[in-house]
Amino acid sequence: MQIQEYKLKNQKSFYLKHIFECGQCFRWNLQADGSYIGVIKNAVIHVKQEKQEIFFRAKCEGKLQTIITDYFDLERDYDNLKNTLASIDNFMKNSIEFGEGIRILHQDFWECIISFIISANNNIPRIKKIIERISKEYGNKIEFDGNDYYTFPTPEQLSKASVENLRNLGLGFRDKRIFEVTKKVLEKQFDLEQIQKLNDTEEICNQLLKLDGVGPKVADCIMLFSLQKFDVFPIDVWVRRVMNELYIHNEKEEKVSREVLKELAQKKFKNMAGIAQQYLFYWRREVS
DNA sequence: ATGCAGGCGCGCA
DNA sequence: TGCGCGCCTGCA
Repeated sequence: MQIQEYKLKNQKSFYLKHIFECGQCFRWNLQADGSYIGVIKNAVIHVKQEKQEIFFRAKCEGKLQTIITDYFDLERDYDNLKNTLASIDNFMKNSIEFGEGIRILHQDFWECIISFIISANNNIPRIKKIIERISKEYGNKIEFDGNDYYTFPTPEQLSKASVENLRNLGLGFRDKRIFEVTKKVLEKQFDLEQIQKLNDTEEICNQLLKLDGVGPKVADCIMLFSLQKFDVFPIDVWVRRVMNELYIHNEKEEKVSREVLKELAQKKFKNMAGIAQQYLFYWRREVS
């Protein structure tokens, strides 16, 4: 592991606050100077942005540029994508203007599975704390610029945790779910490598739904944030709210079934429903 | 301080 | 098969 630096110039559709605070990730922490530090896989990364220049400094294995390009999905043409979405209607256009620097990160499949199981009936500060404690307890320590950071534990590492250990880390009723899923992954009843390679979103979804603690919302988040499946449409309370207000004209939030909402999203946003959801979600959460 | 937070699983019609 | 309720915990 060595220290590396990398710099992006004239990078459009990239704004750290939008990327890290739109609810897709839990391991990036804001620093006093506006920069962020995060742990991704085996790397600790410091990132600082000055307008369209982005400075990365990291302790990592392999080439930092490769890691950054993959993780921040830099090869995707967001300008094109945003133009297409913005032309659908003015709600989309406004949401995109509001969150113009959002990018969907390409995160680790396993870490996403565990993180979004933890997210059920939970809030972001608490989710972040739990993941931090899990990493500190079961992951590897990395020293970087005089501080200690911890990688997210592998299935092998996390399998050392008993249900009781997990409960003591503050997981609450999710302790058994994490325990069971870890066991399933370790025993290859759920084969991470194999399932990641599947192309069909529906097929992957059906596999994910077999995991304890994974329902439709969590499955969609996992596929969107770690497998780049942009055709999914995760529906949580905020998305339901914004869809009710904008597209259903149902201010009282009467229960519209998930199926109806998904169909509507599919019809409007096609294979970009996932990213459309992210702009709408971010806008609705920030303006209220 | 009671309700709620980015759901899920179970039990009951 | 579809719906309502309870659930760990921390925070306002």
